[in-house]
Amino acid sequence: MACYISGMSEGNSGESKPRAGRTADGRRQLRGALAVAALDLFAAKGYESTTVEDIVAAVGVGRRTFFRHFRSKEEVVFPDHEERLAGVVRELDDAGDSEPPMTVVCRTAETVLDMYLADPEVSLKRFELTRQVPSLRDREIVSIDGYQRVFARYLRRRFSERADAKLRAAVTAATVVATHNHVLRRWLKSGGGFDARAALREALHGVTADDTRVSAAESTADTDEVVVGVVRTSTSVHAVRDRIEGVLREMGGNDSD
Amino acid sequence: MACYISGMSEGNSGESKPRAGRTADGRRQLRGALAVAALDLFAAKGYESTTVEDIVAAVGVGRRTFFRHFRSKEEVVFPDHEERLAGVVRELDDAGDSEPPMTVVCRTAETVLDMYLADPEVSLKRFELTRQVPSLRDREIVSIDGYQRVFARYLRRRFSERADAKLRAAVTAATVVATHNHVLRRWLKSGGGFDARAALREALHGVTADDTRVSAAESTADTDEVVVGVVRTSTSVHAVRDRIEGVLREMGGNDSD
DNA sequence: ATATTAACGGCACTGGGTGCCATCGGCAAT
DNA sequence: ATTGCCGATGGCACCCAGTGCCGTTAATAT
Repeated sequence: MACYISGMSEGNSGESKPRAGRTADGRRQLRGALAVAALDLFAAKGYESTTVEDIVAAVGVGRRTFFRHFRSKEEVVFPDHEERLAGVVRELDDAGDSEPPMTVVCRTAETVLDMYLADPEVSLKRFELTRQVPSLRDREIVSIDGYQRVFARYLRRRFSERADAKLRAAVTAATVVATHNHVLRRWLKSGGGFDARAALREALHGVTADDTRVSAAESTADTDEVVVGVVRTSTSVHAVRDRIEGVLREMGGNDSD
Repeated sequence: MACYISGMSEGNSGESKPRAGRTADGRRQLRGALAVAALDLFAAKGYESTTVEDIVAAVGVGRRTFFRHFRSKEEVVFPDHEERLAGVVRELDDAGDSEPPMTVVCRTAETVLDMYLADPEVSLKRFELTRQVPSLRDREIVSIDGYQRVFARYLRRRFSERADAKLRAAVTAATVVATHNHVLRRWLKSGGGFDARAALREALHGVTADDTRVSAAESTADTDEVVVGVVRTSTSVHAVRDRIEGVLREMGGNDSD
């Protein structure tokens, strides 16, 4: 009784659409088709004005099927968020404790950025949507918070020796995520017009210098060495930071772990 | 035809309820009654299982009236969020440029904390709800992001002279908000068992030391003074920070603005 | 006493999201 | 090729949040 090709109200694909079978691969294809049709309709007539009915009509499936592929209408805008977050968790779990925690987190932040950079068109589309639709904006804020929580959880474990581990972990995660978002937003606003990866790396370098410096100083806290610093106040903060890091590196070579 | 006192399915208030009139004061009372009834029902039978129908039945008003007082079912859990956010904006706008930006932001963060501390029972109820109900948790994340945005906007203005004003503002706002949340959550989890204000002040002092230090150093960047620091690496970071701040204060007294 | 106005009640309606069941297509076992 | 299993689908009924509309009511002004 069903008419799979009947309406075809949107002219996106005129060919057969032979029901795609019931295979797992067909399922992924259908999911993708739904996402594409949804984004097209959102761009054409707005998010709120587009009903799920419209989307499934464009693809030629039943309304119920949509909610078997996406838990909500909003989720179709962030189709792979769960997998991405799971990937970040995996990357953090796989990172051994040999690397400094900040290094791991900063690298993972670059991984997250790469996810956006991998498909600029989709990212830009999403950016436009999230800027205009309040509910989608909220959804993105929540998903970003998900990354921040994961980072904080990892750092809590790595900082567990310190007395203020939880606070430091929360603050550091917030710092890294805020930096990532700043670079990403700047990149999106510019229409993808610069090297976001390098920008993030540099920004993280500047922003997290305090944390690395403090943790490095504390890591040598049992040697009772004396550090003497002499700087002109006209010296740039970056130069001071670099010099301090150099000193700490030397100390590390002469002395401790 | 309506029966205002009829059902009284919940036994929260047995008295007359004389329709409360149509005055503005009566409106606020009704809003409060709806919020109380809603929180009671949420605690009794869960958030999802409680319909707006249930809430208005408990109070004895029409369903339509609920949505005249609250834009959504979720908003009844955070009834005064908009006013609070507006108050924060006002406090930031009213703060003159004479004070250092970090001082203003930290003080405002304490103001936000005070809002939670002002009514511990309600805050604890909300905390339980937001921990158990995903949609409410999301809502709270979004509202927290609202504070962060406001802080960042203020700091962007105050940092406008610096080259990396936007990034620094975003990171600092994220830091302050994360610290606030950490203290607040610890306070809520402990059931309100310690002086959250003092804890926040101390935590902010430790966390934002880097920023104040850096900004202080940059503010004297035109005097070309020489700063000499001598510390044992066994010295606690807090002691180092306090000492540095002392030195900077002395310099400020001898020299510049 | 009457007009005004702000709030309320009820009703119908939209639309997201879910539970249920019949059905169909692929796939393996026979 | 036949049979049976199973995952994916379609369609239906249903719940509920949220909105537009209109008539009504009560406090207030004149």
